[in-house]
Amino acid sequence: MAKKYAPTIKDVARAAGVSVGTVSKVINGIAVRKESQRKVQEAIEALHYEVNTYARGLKISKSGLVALIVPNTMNPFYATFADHIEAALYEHSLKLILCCSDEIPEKELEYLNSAKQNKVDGIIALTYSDIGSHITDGTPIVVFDRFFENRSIPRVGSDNFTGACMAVEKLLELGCRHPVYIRFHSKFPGEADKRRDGYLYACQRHDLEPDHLDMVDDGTWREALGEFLERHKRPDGSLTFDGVFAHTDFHGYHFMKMLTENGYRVPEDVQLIGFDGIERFGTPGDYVISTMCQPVRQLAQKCVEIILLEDRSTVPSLTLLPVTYCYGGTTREPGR
Amino acid sequence: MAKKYAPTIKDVARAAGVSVGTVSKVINGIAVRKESQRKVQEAIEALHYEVNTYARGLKISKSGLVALIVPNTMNPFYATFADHIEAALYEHSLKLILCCSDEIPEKELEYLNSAKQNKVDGIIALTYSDIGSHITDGTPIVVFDRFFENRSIPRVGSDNFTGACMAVEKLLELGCRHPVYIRFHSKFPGEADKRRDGYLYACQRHDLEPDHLDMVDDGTWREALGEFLERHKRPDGSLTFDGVFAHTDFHGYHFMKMLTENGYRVPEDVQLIGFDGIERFGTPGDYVISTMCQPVRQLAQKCVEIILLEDRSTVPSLTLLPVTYCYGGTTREPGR
DNA sequence: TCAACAACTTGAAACGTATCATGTCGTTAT
DNA sequence: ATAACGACATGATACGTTTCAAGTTGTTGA
Repeated sequence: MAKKYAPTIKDVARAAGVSVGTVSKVINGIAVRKESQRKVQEAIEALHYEVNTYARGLKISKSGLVALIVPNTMNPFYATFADHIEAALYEHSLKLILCCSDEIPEKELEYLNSAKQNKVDGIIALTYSDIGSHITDGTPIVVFDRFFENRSIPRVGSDNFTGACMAVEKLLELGCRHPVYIRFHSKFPGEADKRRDGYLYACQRHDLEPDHLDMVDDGTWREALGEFLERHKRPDGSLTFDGVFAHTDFHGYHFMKMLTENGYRVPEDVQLIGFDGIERFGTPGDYVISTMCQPVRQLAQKCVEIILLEDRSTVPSLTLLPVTYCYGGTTREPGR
Repeated sequence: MAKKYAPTIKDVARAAGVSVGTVSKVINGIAVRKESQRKVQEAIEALHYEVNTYARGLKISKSGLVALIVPNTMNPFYATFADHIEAALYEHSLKLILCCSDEIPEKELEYLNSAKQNKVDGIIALTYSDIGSHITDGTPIVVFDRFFENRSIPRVGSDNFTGACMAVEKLLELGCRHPVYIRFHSKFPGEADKRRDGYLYACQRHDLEPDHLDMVDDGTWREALGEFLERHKRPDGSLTFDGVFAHTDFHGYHFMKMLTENGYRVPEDVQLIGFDGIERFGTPGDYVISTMCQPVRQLAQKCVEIILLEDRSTVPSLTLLPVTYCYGGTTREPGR
């Protein structure tokens, strides 16, 4: 137990009888003489040498770290995204610094700065404020599911517009005549706003009267949902709508609960499609409600891919991936 | 845009007309003359100076990083734990490196090593293999919800034994006469095994015949659950048990679903209490099933606290926090 | 045999910080 | 007036790498 200090590259060089430069080459996989290679390898083994990340970082100013800024990891969508980001980084021997901003702009900025200070090799941001203007140095950054004023920052997200259209058309295909839309109005404008555009477009295309609830992200959505339900009850108790496209699985689930608590059957009386693709307990394929599923894994991979791109001039400014309809019990499926 | 290189402590010293040592002192909050303090402060502002983490890390070999090794963040329990760890670290200006091991021992070890290589200030581990023997250097480590052979490694977890007792007694209190236990037999022995001991103890204490299913963690638990149900059906279709204590909310939820699909009503025919305290969509207080709720937040704080302890000799070897019963719809609550 | 050349090795010079022995200055006590 | 002392400033040094110009081999062809 005498070895208190970790061995350095010098110790290895001495033990192997070569120079530090040669050892450095072996470590970094640069060609050296077979003989030297072997001796160095042995010395490394014998001394249990491990490179000092800080000395290396000081020289090459790369850290092998990537920062991910998300609101939290309680929300299953963010948690899943974080998991896939981690997995994708692992493939490239990169480590993930997880930053939970709680949607607080000051915290988002703080994390951005400490990421820069930690000389991260990249930043993946899912923020609620526009931190785009604070990217001054050349740190690669990619924004997920949001967009900033500074349009030179690459964005990655799902094709919300098409997804919303698909949701409406799926409802129609499954026999709905009056699909409504439960919208969640985020504090920060983002890609997800396109879901409304998609709903409206689909309505127009199929000669439907658009009918949507605008919920505000301030904790009152539950009451708004209740009022919406009351407003759509006929005198005989039946509903004026028979299909729901929900802005997220979260809101969809709660509306479903409200419907069943009020005696309406889902999917018999009302069919419901959400958005996101939240899985129960994170179990693959076990969707909480029928949903337009975001390809979270592919989205995460895309983000990492863009961060890693050598030639920054070939970085696409916008990458949209398609969503897919997934059955989750709130729609009438033939054969189920 | 000529400033390509970040300013160093030397640049600041020159600009402020003092020595580098003085600047260093100002940065680290060591007393200097008021006048110098001001000048340095101004120079830092003017140059937008930020300390270089790597140069500092090289000197003091501290990183401000803490590694968390968990199987994944898809599972809401882990995701919640990770979130609280992150929050607790944030309070101490520490950053979190998130490592998802997928329960693969090799990956766990790999992450452990890269954590050491990154000179993390601490490691919080929720692993499936005993990595205890690989902690060679002095890196502070704490193990959550597991125990290793090397008993000198501090452990933090919930009081599973008492929690299980409480679950059984709650079921009895709510009118159950025959509570059974659905056990999930983990591949790796851990604190959670104490839940069975608690169940058995409670049975003994209340003169009940213990009756539990031993599920193996190999993907066959669903069938095992089905067989268990069949085995407990009386000729008239009623069940021989009227209460279930489930090893986790996950298994409890799926058993509940199986029960209702078979025409049994929960909680009218069978009451069910799980373990963990999984919240629907991560919404505080919205439990998926009635459950013995682990104090995840406090557990996370405890882990961070232990990591940060200066005097390693005062580190408690075992810290057990109490769980609390939380209503989640699968029990008969007076007044609900 | 020797020049030319490729292939590899070498060791010193950074990278940006914290630290510490030394130096400086102003204040107090005698 | 001088010694003694405290308070702070200074700048060289070390931390462990990578890199690069310069040096050392060994191999080839004539």
